[in-house]
Amino acid sequence: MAKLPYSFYQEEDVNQLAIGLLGKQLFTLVDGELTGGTIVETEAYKGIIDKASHAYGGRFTNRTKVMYEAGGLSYVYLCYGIHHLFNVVTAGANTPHAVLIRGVEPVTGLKVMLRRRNMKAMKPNLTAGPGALSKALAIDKALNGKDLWGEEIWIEDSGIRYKPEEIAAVPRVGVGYADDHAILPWRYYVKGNKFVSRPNK
DNA sequence: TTCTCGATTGTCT
DNA sequence: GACAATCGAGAAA
Repeated sequence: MAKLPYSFYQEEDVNQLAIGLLGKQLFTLVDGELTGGTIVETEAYKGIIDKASHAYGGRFTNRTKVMYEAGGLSYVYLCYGIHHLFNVVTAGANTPHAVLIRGVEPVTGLKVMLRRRNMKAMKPNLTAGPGALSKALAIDKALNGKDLWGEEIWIEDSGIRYKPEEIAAVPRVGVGYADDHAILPWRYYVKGNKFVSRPNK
């Protein structure tokens, strides 16, 4: 298996890349323990025009600056003081697009993930949901801004290719009714996969 | 410096 | 189904 190259992340169409990441393998090597899984759910955050994005309106701060880097970096941040959320920075420099990884299917290091999650048996919610998968893979702020072809966290091409009819594209909710982007489906997941955080919505 | 609230999840009713 | 947990970024002063 090969790590995805720098060029993979330079895609300017963040929605295309969100789809392209489905079926790829996300790995982390933390404390000498290797864990990883297949990405089955993503959500695109379209930089300055996405009201939900931290970079909305061109906001540039200490936290969001990593999104303005050229694609291929990780963007990790803490939500609700408890959950770490993992994003893939995409597109060229000065375009703060990112893809939130919302769900993975466990493949490697299952026992380690169970321990980190304080669970005894495999259940879909082990890695379903952005906060849950981050904990299972030991992703926290220490991994913010890392290259995604490095030695601590990386994404490989597993060779899995989903057909268009196997991927569900769901419009976001709660965006302004007058906004053209409200009708665009920015959340993608593999149909029928148990490790998708929210089957509907 | 202070105050508010979020790209969520787990637990209790 | 409802709600509490928990902390740092961002905005206001």
